Amino acid sequence: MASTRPNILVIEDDPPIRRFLRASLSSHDFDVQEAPGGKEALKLATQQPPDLVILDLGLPDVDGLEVIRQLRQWATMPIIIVSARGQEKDKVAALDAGADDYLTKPFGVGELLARIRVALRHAVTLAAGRGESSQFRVGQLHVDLAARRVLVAEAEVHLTPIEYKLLTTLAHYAGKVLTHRFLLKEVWGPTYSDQTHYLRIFMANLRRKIESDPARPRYLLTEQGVGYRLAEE
Amino acid sequence: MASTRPNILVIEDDPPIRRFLRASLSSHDFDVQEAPGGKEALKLATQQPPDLVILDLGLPDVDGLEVIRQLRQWATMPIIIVSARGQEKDKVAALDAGADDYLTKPFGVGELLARIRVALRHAVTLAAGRGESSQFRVGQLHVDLAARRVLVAEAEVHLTPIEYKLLTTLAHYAGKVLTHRFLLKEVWGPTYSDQTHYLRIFMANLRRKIESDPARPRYLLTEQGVGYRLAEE
DNA sequence: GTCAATCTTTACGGAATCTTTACGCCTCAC
DNA sequence: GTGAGGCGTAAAGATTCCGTAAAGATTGAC
Repeated sequence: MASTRPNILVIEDDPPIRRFLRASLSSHDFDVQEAPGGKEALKLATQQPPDLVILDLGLPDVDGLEVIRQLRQWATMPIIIVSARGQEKDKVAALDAGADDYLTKPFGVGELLARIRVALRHAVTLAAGRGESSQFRVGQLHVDLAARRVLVAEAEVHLTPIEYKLLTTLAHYAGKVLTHRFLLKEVWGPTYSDQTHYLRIFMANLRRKIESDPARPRYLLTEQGVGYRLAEE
Repeated sequence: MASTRPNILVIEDDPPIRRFLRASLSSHDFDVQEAPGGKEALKLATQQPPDLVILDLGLPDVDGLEVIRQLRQWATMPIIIVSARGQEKDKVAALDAGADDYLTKPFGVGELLARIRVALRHAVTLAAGRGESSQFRVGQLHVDLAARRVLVAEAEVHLTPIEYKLLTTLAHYAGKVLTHRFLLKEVWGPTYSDQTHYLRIFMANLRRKIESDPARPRYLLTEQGVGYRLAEE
């Protein structure tokens, strides 16, 4: 699909293994970015989002699971874990945090490449629709998913966790109407599906913080009897 | 997204393992279908396509790789391989044939479940990406079913829930005449089958919003004594 | 243990929508 | 011609849905 070579970000602190991965990937038609630690990796990923991430869980600076969660705040590209720890609970934790695959060292290059092909196969099909980015903009409203910040007219606005989740869920489907039920499931969890008054209250809170005239909203729009919608350009 | 429990097809010839998988999956909110061989499996899969397939490569009747290829001829649901053979070339062959994951026996149930969750996660995202070309057009009228929006001459028109349901029902059968009874059942529910005056009122409302000359409708056409019809190109 | 921030619960006025009622027009059979 | 049935339109009444405020409960930080 992509006319250029797929770009892979390798997050690995051990220099020999990093070199080895770079060599293996480069010779199989991939572009490679490298990061020795989680901090650099997250920065790199926002600056130039890769098509796939290979992540060693045993990083010196940040917990590997935390790197997964940070990336998943805004990105959907495949994440393949490469780890010395082969305990089942480690695998389950990583996969549930948002990783797509988990290889235990030592592993063969052939298998890694095959699993990369599988992951990219998935990614191509779904990336076709949405050109994802770590930012969302509409009018004066600016949501930075990677930094977890919300700006209105260049001024930062503080949101509570639920307010933030609600706004980002709407932003993820910007322009589309999301039903009450769906929003409640997504933000509060499946057991809250019929607590529609929660939505009314938190939408009011969000509007007070984001809209210049909360009574006549420009971004957070109501679809009576159905749900809510975030305006897009 | 799916309101019912995900359905998993287990293809495994060894009865104890099959029983074990059934028990593990059933107790974790999955519906399970079983097949002891490739032939039955392929037949079952066409009759009642599962949401995910767990496949043992060492089947007595058909080669496991062949089962993958057969399924991939028409289906895209995730396939997770479960095999006693852990050779790298086996894994690569299966993954490249179209499998999505490969576990080597013995494996933990926790890991299998986690990898199932990953695979289903992908499947949901994929489905969401595909279903975005759901639009209807005729003349100046444009209905965007995904965003739940209606445009007339590029300008958005606000519709109430019932108006919208009525319009989309007509659009779904564009060009065909729908009887009063059918529309009432579809939009209001089966108990309203003889409230034909509702239809007159809401058709008038719709025309006022959509037609440039409501008295001489171009899109929402009346079929005297029968019902209504939405014009198509 | 206290305090601050957030989430949950309760209550109510107003707006949007649906339902009901009413009336005029047209067509067609007799 | 005329009266009945089907249709379109208007407007008032009833109901549901939404926005807002504020008090109570919970959580986490120090």
